Amino acid sequence: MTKVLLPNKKIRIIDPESKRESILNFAHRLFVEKGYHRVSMPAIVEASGVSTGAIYNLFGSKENIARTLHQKLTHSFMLSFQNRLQGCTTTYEKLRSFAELIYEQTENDPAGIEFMLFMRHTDFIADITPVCMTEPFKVLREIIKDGIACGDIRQGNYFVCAVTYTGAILRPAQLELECLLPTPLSETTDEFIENAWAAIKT
Amino acid sequence: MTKVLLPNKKIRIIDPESKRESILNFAHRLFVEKGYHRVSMPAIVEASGVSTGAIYNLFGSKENIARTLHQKLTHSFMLSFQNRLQGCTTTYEKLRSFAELIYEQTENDPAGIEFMLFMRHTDFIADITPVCMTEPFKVLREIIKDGIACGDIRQGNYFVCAVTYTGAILRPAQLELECLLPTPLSETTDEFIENAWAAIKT
DNA sequence: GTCTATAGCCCGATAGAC
DNA sequence: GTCTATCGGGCTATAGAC
Repeated sequence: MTKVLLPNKKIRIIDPESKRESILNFAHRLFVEKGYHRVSMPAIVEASGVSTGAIYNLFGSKENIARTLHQKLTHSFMLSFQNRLQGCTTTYEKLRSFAELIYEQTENDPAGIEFMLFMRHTDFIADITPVCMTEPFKVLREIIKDGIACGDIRQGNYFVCAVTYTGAILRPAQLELECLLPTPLSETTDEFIENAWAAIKT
Repeated sequence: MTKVLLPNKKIRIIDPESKRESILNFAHRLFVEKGYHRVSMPAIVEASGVSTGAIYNLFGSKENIARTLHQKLTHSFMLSFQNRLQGCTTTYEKLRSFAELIYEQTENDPAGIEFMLFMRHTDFIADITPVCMTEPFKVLREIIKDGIACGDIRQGNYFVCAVTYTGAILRPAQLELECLLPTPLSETTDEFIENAWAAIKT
């Protein structure tokens, strides 16, 4: 890694990995704040401190920045989810760990959750996997399938159950991010999780 | 209303009301199909058969087309909802009529539901009322408040109940529109409605 | 690999004849 | 009110020096 102080210029980050980080980081904030289409490449250049040329060299296009960001966030979410699942035995606990992870991250990393779950990726990323077909949601469906098999969850279409559960869990997070909940999510977490569970339990 | 057949030109619609209709109609389709930001004014001009000048005279801006569309759809939805509420007495019936309306319209007018409920209006319409603060959703919350008061719905925060219910009801519609449900929504409607009710009933 | 400068395009909106 | 023609601007992406 080489650092260079150009005469009369800002310090530039030379390490390519730091550049990638910086671009993803600032693009992320801007995308969430203004919406993908209202963020221009010059704006990303200015915010990240990385030049147009370097950005195109590293990512190839604005769309690709968004794609990379999406992959990174989904992957990281999946790791956290698997981590939490370790300590769970019952269907209830496993589903609860999913919901708690969503709600905690909604508080701790709102922009991450917003980009990963609530932006309309199909509007700006070609051939993107829909959110509910990503790994964490597949795992959730398996948990629900098993839950039906072992009698923890009412008999019925497991996909329907999964959609109900995720609908009941995700909407509070979405409204929290839009500042539309009159009560802070942290105070109503349990109520939301119990409601969602009541929707599908035996 | 005057109709004019220009020499060597297409027939032009002259009645201003028909023009408004045509613009809203074609813009609506394009917005849903491609996303607001990927629809250009020239594209709306071509699709609607109304000239640039006339469009700007009638609506003033592209954003205003979207705004008008949103108002129209919400208003029309509210009328249908009130209509259906007439025949309902119990809390269960009232909530069910909301869900059935959503699901029927998802089948009969998918573009209408998609634009009204699932586009990120804040990304392209300034100062737009969030969907969940529009009249139909307010009415829904009142129904739930009454339901708690009369013991049909579990004690608790009425707003939380409303968010859970709408989350559980809306997500199936959203996934249906994205063609992500393995089973047609029409076949699983009852299951979804029962799940959502189970989430909040006493 | 990285920079600056800019090409080339298409956008939303307007001007001005009718 | 409605049309066509076009403006000014900002965009993504590239060219070319280093």
